[in-house]
Amino acid sequence: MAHLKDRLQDLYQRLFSFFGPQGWWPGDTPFEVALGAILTQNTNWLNVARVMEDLKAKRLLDPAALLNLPAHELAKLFKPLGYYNLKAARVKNFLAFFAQRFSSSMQAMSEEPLEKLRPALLSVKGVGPETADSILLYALHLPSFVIDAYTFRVLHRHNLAMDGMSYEELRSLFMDHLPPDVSLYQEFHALFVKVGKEFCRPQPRCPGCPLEGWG
DNA sequence: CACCAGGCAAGTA
DNA sequence: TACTTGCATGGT
Repeated sequence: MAHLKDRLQDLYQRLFSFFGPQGWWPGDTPFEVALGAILTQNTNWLNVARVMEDLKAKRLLDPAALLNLPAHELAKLFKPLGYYNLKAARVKNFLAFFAQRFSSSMQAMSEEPLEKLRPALLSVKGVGPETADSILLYALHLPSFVIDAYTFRVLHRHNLAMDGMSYEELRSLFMDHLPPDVSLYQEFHALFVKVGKEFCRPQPRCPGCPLEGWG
């Protein structure tokens, strides 16, 4: 059995060879990417994209504009996402934090060191580990590996993770064995989502999967 | 009709 | 500490 470092590299190579570069998480600005990270919690990305378009058309895709909007108005705009009351509150929490600590500047936020910024994000009610890491990695381009439901499923199905491992343990599994390379982290996570969506489905059986019989 | 979707926090024992 | 439950609409 090869060392974990080699297995992770092999896994990445396989996925990258099969699917190619993902160039993932579109969003015209870092702020949009951060907002999308909250809106997509347990929600299909297509619905998020639609809501983002709606916000853009209404000239509301802006920290101040969203913060000034009453919570119930925000909830109405978020209706297609599900959990709309919850998400309106969570977005407000993030926006208040963002304004207070960083004057609503993503640039200012990205200048904070990762070891301080991650706990700060996690202290915002409604921002958990996956959302925090998504903001850090995709909006701020800081090397924080994202673990999501797809990653979790692929890791377990291919015996790279033992049952009961926590989010933090899985994140460390990658960060302790890979160089802190933002592009690598982004592509790797995007490839987990890709293979998870297309082959490694919740209901087993993954015909044609590039990882068939791997691990 | 059943199940799934880039989670998180509060409550329970 | 480790489960369980509420949140909720839209796609397949």
